[in-house]
Amino acid sequence: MENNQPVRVRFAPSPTGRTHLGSGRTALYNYLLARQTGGTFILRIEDTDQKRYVPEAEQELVHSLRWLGLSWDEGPDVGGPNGPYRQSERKDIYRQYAEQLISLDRAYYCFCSTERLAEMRKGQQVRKEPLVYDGTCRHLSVAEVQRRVMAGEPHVVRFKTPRQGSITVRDLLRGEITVENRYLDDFILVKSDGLALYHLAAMVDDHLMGITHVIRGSEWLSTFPLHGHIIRAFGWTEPIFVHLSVFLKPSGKGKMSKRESAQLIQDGHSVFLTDLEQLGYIPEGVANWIALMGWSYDDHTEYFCLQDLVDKFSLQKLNPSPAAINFTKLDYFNGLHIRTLAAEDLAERVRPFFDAGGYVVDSDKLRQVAPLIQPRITTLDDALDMAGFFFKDEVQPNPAELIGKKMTAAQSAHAARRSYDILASLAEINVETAEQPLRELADGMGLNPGQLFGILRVAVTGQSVSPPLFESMAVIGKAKVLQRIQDAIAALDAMDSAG
RNA sequence: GCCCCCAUCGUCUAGUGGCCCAGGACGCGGCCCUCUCAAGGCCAAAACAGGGGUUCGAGUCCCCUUGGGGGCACCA
Repeated sequence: MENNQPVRVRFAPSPTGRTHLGSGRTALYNYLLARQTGGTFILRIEDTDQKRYVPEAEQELVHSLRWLGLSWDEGPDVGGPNGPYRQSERKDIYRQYAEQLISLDRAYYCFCSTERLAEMRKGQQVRKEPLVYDGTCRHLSVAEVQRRVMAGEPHVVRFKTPRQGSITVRDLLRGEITVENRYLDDFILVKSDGLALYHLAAMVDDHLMGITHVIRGSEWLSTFPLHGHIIRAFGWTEPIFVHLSVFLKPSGKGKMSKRESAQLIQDGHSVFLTDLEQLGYIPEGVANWIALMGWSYDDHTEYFCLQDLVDKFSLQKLNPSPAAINFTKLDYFNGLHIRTLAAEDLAERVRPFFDAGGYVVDSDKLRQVAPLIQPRITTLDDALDMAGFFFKDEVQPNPAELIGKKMTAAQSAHAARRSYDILASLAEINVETAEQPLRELADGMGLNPGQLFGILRVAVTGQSVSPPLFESMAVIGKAKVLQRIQDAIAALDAMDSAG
């Protein structure tokens, strides 16, 4: 809010795997800042590494971001004036800028083999030196370079990092970061296959696309000084850099490993956005949750819809320290947002889960059920356990559960019969018609309402935990309710005679 | 090993020298409500990593230690 200048920001993932919570948050923050300032949000695909390229990754990414509710103004799927938006399609652009750096004497050709490089590092390792390129190809004559390139010798282009002095770059959250140049490598800018590496490609694109704020993960902090060198070598104006904290595993000890990520889904959680969707988390809940991991709002508000976040987001309130993922808080936020949904909306969202569970659901009935389950579920998926019985023809109660608390099977059967007679006499069963007479019945029989209602609950819903009894009966309908009570009486009688 | 970053309740965090014997949220415990389960309401327990400075005064500034994280690739 304090920054009302329209920003140009970008989310620039590499399509190498599944879309993670951390990516979701980075994308979200970029989006929020763009929308808040009336700026531009660009999606750029950083696919310069063909070895790690996963074809489905970009689709999953786009799906997940859209699911979260984000939209972008420029990108590979929507186009825009700064395209192409896939780096693999911008190869010639990078080559051109690499050559410019060479002519500026800020980059050079390097012919060292990967074997020689590995050997070099081994030596540096034992001598406890920084693992940086030793500069062998730094001072090759123009003639020699030309000869070897012509001869078709494999080569890369390296940045000529100054050997003396230091560089100071500025991160919005951390302030100035100064590093001595001797610890910085002569990073490779262009690989031997002619494709640029991130360091060059991202800086060139950010410049060409007019990016004003680079909001990215803190894994880039260590190469940040190099990026500063590249930008300054070209004489470009520097965008504002914001490095977001990393997510730690729930224990707070370390980052989530692949194996641990896979393990998570066993208990209904995941760090992958598409998994969360399938698990029954809703985008409002997930967005609220990740927004608050590393960002806060001063008045202690924690409940935010996407538009609230757009209005209230602020770079200044970002927190640079790593944050442990807290799934119980996700459950809380998800439940919170489910409860604020309109009943019809909830019904619609829950429907695919019933479909997937093999239920045949009637739309009208589902709309009636929605408000009943709304305060009782934390994920959409929970609806099946809570309300599946509404959509079954028959219900199979556990016979033992049909017996009322501190009662015998015979007593329970008797109570069920008396209840049956009352309910059968009603024109229609609902809270208004049924509750009062059944309470009186319980009272007359010397039972707690809980004892009687418990028997009926298990009989009618087939489960000991359910939405409120009479509301449930109203949805199920008189005929089915009576049938189920009759079945329960039979089961109780059978238990009684069995001893 | 080398470089960089971070450090308040179990977790997410508020806190930018006095308003803090540290506030909120999740979770946990208790109570209320209640036909079950939830939801909701109320109450409680729970933290400034350690050591040095600076200052009249430090969670807040500086240094060291410790701990945690990231990076050290022809990955991003």
